[in-house]
Amino acid sequence: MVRAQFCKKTGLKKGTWSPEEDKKLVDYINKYGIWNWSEMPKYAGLRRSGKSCRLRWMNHLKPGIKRGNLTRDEEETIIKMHEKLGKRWSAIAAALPGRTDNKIKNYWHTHLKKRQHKPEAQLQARVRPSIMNYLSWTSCLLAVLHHNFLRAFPHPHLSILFLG
DNA sequence: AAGGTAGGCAACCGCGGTCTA
DNA sequence: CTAGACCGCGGTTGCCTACCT
Repeated sequence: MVRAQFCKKTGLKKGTWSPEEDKKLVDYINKYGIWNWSEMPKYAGLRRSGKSCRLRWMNHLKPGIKRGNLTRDEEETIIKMHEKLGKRWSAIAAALPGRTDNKIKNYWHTHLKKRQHKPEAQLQARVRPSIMNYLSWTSCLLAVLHHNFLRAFPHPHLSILFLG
């Protein structure tokens, strides 16, 4: 099956983004900022949906997006957080600066899924955060911050600040 | 060299939450 | 309070490419 290049209803373009489209979107956002994803493509001269533009920006064009493979550390963080949070990719991505939820999701499905032994983790998908989920999320985030802080400032006395 | 296949990843889709008039 | 618009998230699809036969 071939993915349609244009939506018949709306006439909007679909599929892979060209370098020209990327440039138009980046130039527009650099100039005017993000104000309304639905309206922006029209003014930026793009025949794309707002959703498509947002996705492209968030996953590829936004400054600070890291390219290339995930490091060992990042991989471990994903595994740990997935154990705690399940498939809350955006929450996991928040702990990995420069990595997007889409990237992490893809990475999980292609590399890490095989290693998973706990099927109950899958049951957490789409579950709204309860108090316990929230507490476990914050404790996990603190653990990641702690880890990164100690790597940046490897002084024995500083670690005391984090130990309760 | 050519065709088949599987893995990796970009992008789309639909749903639910939030905001605003 | 309610309805519609917008946004963000997770699931899924399909293209591309490297590898195998």
